[in-house]
Amino acid sequence: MTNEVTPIKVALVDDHVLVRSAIASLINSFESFKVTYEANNGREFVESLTVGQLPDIVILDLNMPEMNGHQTASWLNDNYSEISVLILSEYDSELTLIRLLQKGVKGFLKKDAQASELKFALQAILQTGYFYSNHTNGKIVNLFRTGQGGSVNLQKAMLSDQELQFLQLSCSDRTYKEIALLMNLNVRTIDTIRDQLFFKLDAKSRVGLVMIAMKNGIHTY
Amino acid sequence: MTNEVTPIKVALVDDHVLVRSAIASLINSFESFKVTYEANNGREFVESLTVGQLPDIVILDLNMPEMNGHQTASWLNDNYSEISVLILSEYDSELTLIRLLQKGVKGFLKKDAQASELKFALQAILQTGYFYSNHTNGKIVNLFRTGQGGSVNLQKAMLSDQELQFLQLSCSDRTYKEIALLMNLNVRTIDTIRDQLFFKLDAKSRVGLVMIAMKNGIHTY
DNA sequence: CTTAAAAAGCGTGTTTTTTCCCTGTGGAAA
DNA sequence: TTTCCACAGGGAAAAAACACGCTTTTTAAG
Repeated sequence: MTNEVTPIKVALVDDHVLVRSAIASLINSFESFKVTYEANNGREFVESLTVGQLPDIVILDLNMPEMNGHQTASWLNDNYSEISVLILSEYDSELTLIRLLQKGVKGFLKKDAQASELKFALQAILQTGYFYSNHTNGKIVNLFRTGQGGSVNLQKAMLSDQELQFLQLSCSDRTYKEIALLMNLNVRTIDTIRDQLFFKLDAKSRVGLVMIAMKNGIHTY
Repeated sequence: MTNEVTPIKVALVDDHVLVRSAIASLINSFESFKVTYEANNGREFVESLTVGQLPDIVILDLNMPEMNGHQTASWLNDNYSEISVLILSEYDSELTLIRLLQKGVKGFLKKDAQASELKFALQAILQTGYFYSNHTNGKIVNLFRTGQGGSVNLQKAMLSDQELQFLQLSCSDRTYKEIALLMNLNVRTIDTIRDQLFFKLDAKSRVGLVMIAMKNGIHTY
C-alpha cells in the first residue's frame, strides 16, 4: 500500500482552468494523492519544476497553447523520465497514440471518464507502470492491442507526418489540388495518401476522414 | 449582496462524472454558492427534484443520454420556470442557440472557460437575469447580437428541423442521394437545403458543414 | 377572404471535385 | 536480386457544387 505520510504528488497541466481546478480538488479528495503543480500549458509547467519537489505523475492535456502535450511529453521523456505521464484529453488519441507511446507516455484517459477511472488509472500507473483505457476503437489501436506483428505493423499502423499533415489540411474547404500545392506534391500522390488513410482509418470518404480527424483534435482552429 | 446564511442552490446535470464532480467542488468553493443536486442526465435530475428544496440555478450539459439538455431545458421551462438554466457545454451552441433561448435558457458557457467566468456567469444570471459569453462567433450569433431585424431575421438565422436533420445526416459517408432517400426528399431539394446552409453557416463545402456540425456537437456517435 | 410575396420542392443541365481503376518509375531495404 | 513503397500518370465513373427556371405550399398583408 502507499505511504500515507508522503502522498503521491500529482501535477496537472491543462489550459481549461475550469476543468483543471475541478480535477485538482477531485484528486486531492483521493486518499494518498495530492496535487502539487498546476499549470496552464507545458512551458509554464516546465519552468515551474523544482528539483527535490518533482511530481510522481504528470497529467497532461494534448491541446494547449505555447507547448502542447506532445512537446511536453517529449521534454519530460528526455529530462525527467522517472516522472510518469498520463494523457487526459478531450479527444480520442488514437491517431497519435503510438507517437505518444514512443515518448514514454504511461496512460490515456478521456475527459468524459468516470471519477473512479481516474483514480484507477493513477493507481495502475504506480503499480503496473501503465494504464490503457479500453474505450478506444479503430484499426490502429486494435492492431496494437492484439499485438499483430511486432514493430513492422506498428509502423504501418502509425500515421506518418505526411498523413497527419494531409489530415489536418483536409479539415477545410480546400480541394485536393490546393492541398497538393501546399504540400508540394502531385495531386496523384494525394490520391495515394488519401486511399492509404481510408484503409488505416476505416473511412470511405473525405467527410469520414475529417470526422475522425476532429474527434482526435487534429484540426487547427 | 447575497445572503450568507442561505447560499444559492446550484444543480449540476452532466454525464461526464469526472468533470461534474470536479465542477461541483469548484462551485462549493465559491462564497455563497452550494451544489445541492448532482445528476448524470435530465431524467435522473427531474426525478430527484424535491419541492421545497428546488435549486436556484441548474447547470446543464447538452449531450446526455436518456434526456438531453434541450429536453431538460424544455421541461424546466414548462414546470419550474422560476429555476434559471445555464448551459455548460463541451461544444459551441450556436446552431441551436435560438432554440435554447426560446426554452428560457439564461446563459451559455463552454467547458474550456476560466473558473472566474463560471462564477461571473452564475452571479450575472442572479443579478441581471442572463449571461451570454462573448466567445461565440458565426453569422447566427452576430445577427442575434447586432439585433439586425427583430423576429424575421431570427427565423432566418435559426436552423429549421430539416436543416438540423440534414446536417446530422451529412456527418457520415452517405451521399446526398442516400440522404435524400432518408429524408423522403428529392436530391434537388437537398441541393437547396445544402446551399441554404452554406449561406447561413458561412461554409463552402460539405466538409465545411460537417466541421461546423461537429464543433456544435450535432453529430450522432 | 383575397392576393401578393416568400418559401419549399423539384426538374434539366453543366462544371468541378472526388473517388477509383490500373500502370510505371526510382530508391531503399531485405 | 527482389521486394517494398513513395510518388506519379491516364482515364473514367460517381458525387458534389452550381445555374436557372418552374410549380406548389405557406405566410403575411390588405
